Amino acid sequence: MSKTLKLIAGADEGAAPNETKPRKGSVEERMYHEIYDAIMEHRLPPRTKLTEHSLCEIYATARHTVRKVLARLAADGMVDLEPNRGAFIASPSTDEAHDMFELRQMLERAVLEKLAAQRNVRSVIAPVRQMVQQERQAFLNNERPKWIRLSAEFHTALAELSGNALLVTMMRRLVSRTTLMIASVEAPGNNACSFDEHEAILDALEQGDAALAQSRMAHHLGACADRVQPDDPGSFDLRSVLGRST
Amino acid sequence: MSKTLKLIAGADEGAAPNETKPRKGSVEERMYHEIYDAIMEHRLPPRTKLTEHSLCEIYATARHTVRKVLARLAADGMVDLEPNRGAFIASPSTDEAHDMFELRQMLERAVLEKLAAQRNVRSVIAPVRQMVQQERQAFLNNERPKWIRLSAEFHTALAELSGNALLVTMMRRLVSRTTLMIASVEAPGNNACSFDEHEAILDALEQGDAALAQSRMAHHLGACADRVQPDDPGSFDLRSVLGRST
DNA sequence: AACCAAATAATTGTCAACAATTTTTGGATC
DNA sequence: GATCCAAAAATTGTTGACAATTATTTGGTT
Repeated sequence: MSKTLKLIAGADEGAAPNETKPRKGSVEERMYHEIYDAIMEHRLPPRTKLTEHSLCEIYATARHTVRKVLARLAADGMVDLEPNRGAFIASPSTDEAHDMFELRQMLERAVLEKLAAQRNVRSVIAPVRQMVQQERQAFLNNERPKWIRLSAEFHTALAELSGNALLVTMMRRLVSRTTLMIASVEAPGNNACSFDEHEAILDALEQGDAALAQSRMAHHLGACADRVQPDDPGSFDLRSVLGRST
Repeated sequence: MSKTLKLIAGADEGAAPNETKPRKGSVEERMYHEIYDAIMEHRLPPRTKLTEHSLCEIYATARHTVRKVLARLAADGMVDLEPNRGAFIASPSTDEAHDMFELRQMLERAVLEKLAAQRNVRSVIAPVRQMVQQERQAFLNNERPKWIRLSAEFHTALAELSGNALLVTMMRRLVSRTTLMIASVEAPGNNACSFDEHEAILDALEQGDAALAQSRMAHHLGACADRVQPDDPGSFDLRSVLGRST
């Protein structure tokens, strides 16, 4: 008996942090990634309740497994766990939003500085250039979920080039949460995270101009931060979004 | 039937991240904080195994509770959870060590920049000055656990002054893990984290010289990072370290 | 019709028994 | 004495049932 609610179509794929133990093809892993991606691509809107029973049915698994997944997602900051009330898709406050963007400013600034110092910047960031191409393409093709994911991955990709594994994990969580939040205010023609700005940053990087790259990144993040407002609830059919890959 | 092993005395107290649900005085909360502090103060050395049964006996609670605590500590990076093998006090590799210190460099640099920009720096950092006093006192009194904790709290205290809650949480985890790691190489006369250097940083800050403060912080962290090596196992009696507050 | 309280249903939290895995033990063999 | 192998013990992982809490419905009163 699952709730009957609205629907948001979409295909899954993509990466998520929280590197843990379960073997690759396990149900737990699949559930974790599917929910993670669904949140990231905003097919599961903030404040949506994830009841354990529903997830048990969808993934045909025991409650124990569901609870582990929810705990992991809570550790990632993607869902809030309210005692005796259940798990809800996170909905960061505007205060948290401010902190998140400030932290990203600090980290991404440092990343750019480290990258610009390298000799062969051009070849190093080449794959990122390609990603931005895909990002533009996805936008033009109106593949919204894919576009959202790619515009987030731009930032984690840069972090990965820094070679600091810890920083990558941290950045990935930050980017995920900011993406989740920005998705709250999705308007039809809203270019939340422009690929043009992404390319401008890469340009500055290739010229070895760290300061310019940083300033452009600051502007870019600032623009994203400006689009932050609370969100309204809404009901959805979990089954229509999750667990369709088997 | 608890293991019979070596012993390291010490009193607990102090703060830990992972702000979650359980009510304040619960067994779960007590267990979490006691283990956290014991790790921080290096009364529980890296690679020590935490068997669920032992913790059940020590805290007279169900396995369920123990597992939740271990999961939280794992999310903090304080223990490693090996599938079907159990929970072990974390023992960061030298690679991780490098990443950790690099990340701290990035964040603490940004914190100092933000603090130095404030008008009334002197009054803002006054409480931190006092903390460093206590730190020196603890060292002179040979209160090693207290001293270790205070020298770690210096860094989290600065982060708190920045007013960014997310950054505080992040910094706290980083500092905890670096402290855990530095503790691995504790030699008798080893001043891992000097209060003199802490004071020098505050001095620069009071003069409004952000660059000097940053350079001193960089030197300070660099000095800490230099003392990093693997560690050997060792056996301990959990009961003698944990669960003595009731 | 609107409101409140009690009863009912649904959901989450906890516990104890069972299953699967790993570690230890005790010989047997070379 | 060291090495290998199988049985036993110890430890972790999972399942299901029950308890506690929260949400919803029901029925009556004004």
